[in-house]
Amino acid sequence: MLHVDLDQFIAAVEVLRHPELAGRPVVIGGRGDPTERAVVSTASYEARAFGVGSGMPMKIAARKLPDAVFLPVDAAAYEAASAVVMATLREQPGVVVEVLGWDEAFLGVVTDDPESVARRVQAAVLAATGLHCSVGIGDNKVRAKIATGFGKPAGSYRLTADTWFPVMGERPTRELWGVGAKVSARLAGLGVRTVAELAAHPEAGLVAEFGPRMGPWYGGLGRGDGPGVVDDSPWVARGHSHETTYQQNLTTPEQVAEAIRVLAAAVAEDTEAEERPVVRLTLKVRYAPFVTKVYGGKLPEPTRDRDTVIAAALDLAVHRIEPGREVRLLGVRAEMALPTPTDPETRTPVRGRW
DNA sequence: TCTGGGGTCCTAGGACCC
DNA sequence: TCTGGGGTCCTAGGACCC
Repeated sequence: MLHVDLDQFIAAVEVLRHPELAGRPVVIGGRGDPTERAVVSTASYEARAFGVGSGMPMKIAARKLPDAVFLPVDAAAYEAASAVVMATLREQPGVVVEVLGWDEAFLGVVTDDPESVARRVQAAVLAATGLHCSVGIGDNKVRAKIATGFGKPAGSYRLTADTWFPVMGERPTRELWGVGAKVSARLAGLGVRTVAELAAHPEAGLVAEFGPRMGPWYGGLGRGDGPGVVDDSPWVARGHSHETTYQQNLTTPEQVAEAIRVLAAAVAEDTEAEERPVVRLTLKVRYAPFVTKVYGGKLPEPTRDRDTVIAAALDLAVHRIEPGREVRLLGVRAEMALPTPTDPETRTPVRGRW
């Protein structure tokens, strides 16, 4: 299978419509104002060379690169570009396409020459959109996904069971897809630092540390194990959320209530579009840097009514948000009932964590 | 130095039931 | 005084990804 990943996707879309920015450091984030509370969504390769990257506060980016071009996030533009990319992938003969995000997809294809397929895909995407992509080739999703990193930019790389340990064995566990800073630190506590060490570690030890599901999963990651089937069944969202970081903290109950109304209405609009009832609501509140609380609750009964959703969110806010504290970020999330399967043979197309 | 917004899934622990 | 075992449901929190 193939993993296709667009190179510096958001920055590339911006350069396409602002050709004069080609070759310049471009940083996209928030409203495009580097003095505001916001973080970098994507930086162009020219900006990354100066240490600016995704997730970095815009203020820090501006300090490192005061002369960079700062642009606001334009989600609609990226969605439109993404739709053309995915349509182009689906046009390739004999492929099954599983979309992972705006700029990523797995392609299932039976072929003796995956490198040729990769070149065809890259040429087709470039012709249709003007965007470059990198391609990972692997015998499962984990290997294909990791392979893509070795193919960047605009190239391809193949990683299989035969080459897994020579290529990945001595690398830190942090480079595995699904192993972040926390898990790699906990693994180090077990004496596991490299991919090969993870592969060789007794499963019982991983289960004791990470639980009955995650333990075996991490052990498998060390060996490059992963699902071997690309699944193109339609995406079914579990829920929808909206959150906002306020440039000035909210200080009064009235300000909080108004913000909740805005966020809950946006969430209700999302769920209405899916025609599925809301079963659970969650409020996320950041009172100060690093102090984030989540308050949740099941609704008395599932509802599709937006006023009921808004009222429930306000109710949570009144009862749970700590009075007298400044609120820096608010989020409202609604979880929806899964659609009922109509055909017991085909089941509801629901894609989980594999 | 200052930390977005949109998602997914897993784990732990309490409440409750038989 | 010492106190089962198994199961489900629920909430809060954690971790990861793009």
